Amino acid sequence: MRDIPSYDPASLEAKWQARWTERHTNEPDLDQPRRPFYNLMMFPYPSAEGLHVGNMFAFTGADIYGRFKRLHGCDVFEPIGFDAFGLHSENYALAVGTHPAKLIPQNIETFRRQLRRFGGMFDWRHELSTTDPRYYKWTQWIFLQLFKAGIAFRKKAAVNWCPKDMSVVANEQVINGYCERHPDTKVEQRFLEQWFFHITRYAERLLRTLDRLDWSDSTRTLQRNWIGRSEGAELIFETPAGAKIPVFTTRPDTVFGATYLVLAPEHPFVDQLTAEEQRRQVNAYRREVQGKDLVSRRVGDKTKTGVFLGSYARNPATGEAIPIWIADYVLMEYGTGAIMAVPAHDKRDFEFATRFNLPIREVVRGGAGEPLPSVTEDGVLVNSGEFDGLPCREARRRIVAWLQAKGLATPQVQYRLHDWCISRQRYWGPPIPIIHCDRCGPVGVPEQDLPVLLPMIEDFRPDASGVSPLARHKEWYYAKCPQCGAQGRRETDVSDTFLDSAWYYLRYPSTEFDDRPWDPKRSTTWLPPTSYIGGNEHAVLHLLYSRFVTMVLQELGHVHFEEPFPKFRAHGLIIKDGAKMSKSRGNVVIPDAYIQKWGADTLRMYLMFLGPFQEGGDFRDTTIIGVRRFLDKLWTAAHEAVAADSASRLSAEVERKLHQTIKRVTTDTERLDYNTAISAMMEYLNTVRDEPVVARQSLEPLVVMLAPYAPHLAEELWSLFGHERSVFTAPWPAFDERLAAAGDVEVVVQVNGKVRGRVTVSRGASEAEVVARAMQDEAVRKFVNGKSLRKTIYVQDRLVNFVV
RNA sequence: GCCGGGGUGGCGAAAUCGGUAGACGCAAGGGACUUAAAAUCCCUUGGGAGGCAACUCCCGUACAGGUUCGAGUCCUGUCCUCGGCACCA
Repeated sequence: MRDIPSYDPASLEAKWQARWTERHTNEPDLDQPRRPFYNLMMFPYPSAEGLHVGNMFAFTGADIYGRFKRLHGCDVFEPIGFDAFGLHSENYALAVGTHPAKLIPQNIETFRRQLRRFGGMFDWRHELSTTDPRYYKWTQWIFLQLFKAGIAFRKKAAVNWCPKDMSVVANEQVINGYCERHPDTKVEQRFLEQWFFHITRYAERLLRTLDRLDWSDSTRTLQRNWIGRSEGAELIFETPAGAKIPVFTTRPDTVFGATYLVLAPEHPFVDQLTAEEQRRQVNAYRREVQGKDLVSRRVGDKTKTGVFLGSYARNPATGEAIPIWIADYVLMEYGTGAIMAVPAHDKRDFEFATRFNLPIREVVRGGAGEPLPSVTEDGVLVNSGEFDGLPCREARRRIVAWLQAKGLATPQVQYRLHDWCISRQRYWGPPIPIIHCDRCGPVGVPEQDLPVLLPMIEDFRPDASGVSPLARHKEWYYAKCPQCGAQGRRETDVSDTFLDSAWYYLRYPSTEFDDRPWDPKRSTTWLPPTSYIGGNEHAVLHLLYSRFVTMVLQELGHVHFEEPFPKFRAHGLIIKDGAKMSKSRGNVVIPDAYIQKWGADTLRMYLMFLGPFQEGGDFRDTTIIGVRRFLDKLWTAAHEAVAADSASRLSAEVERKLHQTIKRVTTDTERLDYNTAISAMMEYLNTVRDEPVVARQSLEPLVVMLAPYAPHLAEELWSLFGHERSVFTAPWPAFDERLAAAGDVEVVVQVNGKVRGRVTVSRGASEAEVVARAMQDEAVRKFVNGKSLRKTIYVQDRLVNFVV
């Protein structure tokens, strides 16, 4: 055997990456594509630590899919960009004492280098960064469209304030009362004027169209729960003075058991409902609650507190006067900010009633004497007048109808979803393009004046005032009112990063245009993205915000589709030593050293082989060697085949295995089952290598199938086989179902369901033939012998089972 | 508490429709090559029992039941685990 050069990924990968750039291999014709395929993956936040293997896992999985589609003849557009605004970047910049405007470009440069090096099929002509004025000009433009449409609005609201970030954070960024970004910092309650997007107006639509999307069920369920639709009724409780207190309940069937009312302490009715002799206590309690943060109020397992207002309201069902209380377990932001308490059938009301000695009346009886508070749904009503004996569901309908006739009830739907607070009192974000005028109020910056540039200020540190650092930049701060020309003040809040990322996918195909956010023709050709792959950690926020923004843009006539991501797949998470990778844990794995040691192709395949792509797994570098061995063996086999130059035909066995392998790799790759696709290719190579001579024809299709996974090696071997053009111009190998199924099969012979023998027959053999052959088997006869055959079960090409 | 996902060898995992459990890979053990090591190649490897042997038998997919000729897969209950939501009325 002649000398075979050794497989040297470092030089080979650099060579092919350079060629792809020179030859514009990864740059589809955006204007005249034959079969456009927009392969989108979630763009990274360019952290200072660089790309870690978790990112690379996600990008590789998405890249494989794009390359796979490319081999199927699609014009694949696979762009990449950077989500570089936001608290994360800014806090890091503060920590190291460098301006983010200096830091971010460095980080991006590192990411670019890493992204090229792992072999992503990116179209670098269309790279974008959210911090680029050419980009955020249009983020601001989108804000203005929403402002004009009345979907962006200002309101004073109790907001979550993180003392560490010194900024408002969204409800979504509060984890169990603590700041998402500072797990040891409690979030406080503050009342501030904020910009909100009216996403709740779209709750029903966001929920409804969810069913039509090609998304995994788990992702859809997360969104559905987040939107949190509850069906119920609004009931009216009247006071003797004539005040009508609306409450929302999902269990109107239990209204006969409502023995008191509870309002949120901030409820606007509290003042008028408070009796003189209770006023001092009530005010004291309200002050106490306000001092608390929004969060500790929401921790569910503490003892209940509350105060009696000294007044009563009439239960619309019983006509009884029931006491009105305030308590912080009732939240102003949900429902009407008031509840009817049914202590017999609600755990929280039960706790409260027990603590304050309020009456508990059972109105639903389930099975055998369940302890209170039972929340049974399948019981029947008791102590409920004419409705006694009715099952809950029916009672619910009838009671609502009965009260509705009296004007005391309305069927209603409530959502858990809150309006999206997009204001951030920070520096590192796109300024909200508004000028406040004493006469005209908040006025949008005229579109021709966009972008409102984020001024370069050295002192961008936030302070506790609740006002963005931008307010300190006086020349920037003062601006003329676009409407009346008077002296006005710029809005100093910047917008949430989730707004940047809500629309980035719209920009990619049109990055070269500065006079429009996206080009209509490009958009109709390429949008919405054909496939979107990303992390499930964004299943709720990013995907929901993006869907919302897209729906609004569609309504306003700016895009031609309603849903941004018709097909979405979530990948799993790469963990290290059983824990999520994080800087604080010190278990972040950077791919560079592994790429250097093993090659990008090996690392790509290892990441895809360590577990199911959609589940993720633990990064353990000891097993990388297995993938590298596979590539080494292929390298050697390919060189041997070329050296031997044998035109030998494939053996029947190799041919059959080849067609089986093509079939498996094709279906598995399409389903993102990359780990099993790789094992199929390994099996195939094992089969090929068992032959006395390795035929080149047996390897060519393997090289094409491998190309999405190990693109550099595939290119090299493809050219070794004498092809001049890129392997990505080759057609995906076809399989022949007949050949895949050719040959003999082993049929299992069972007696009473236990395997007792095997017979080899040609595929498709008749039942009679298989049974006859099976009956000749020694072991089988031993078990059947002397007993009467009650039944024979036959499964074509698989098994025969004798029941005796 | 509510809603999802999951529990299979020493390890990562496979197993279209209910039809040979453990493919593929790692690790481990044995052997070949080598002065030696690395690399490479070959063999063994779920547990147990029996046999000189080609082999044979029993057990085995978290646990307890059930349906079925046949269950990792379906049903009921229990335990554990991961993720999401959570005074949401």
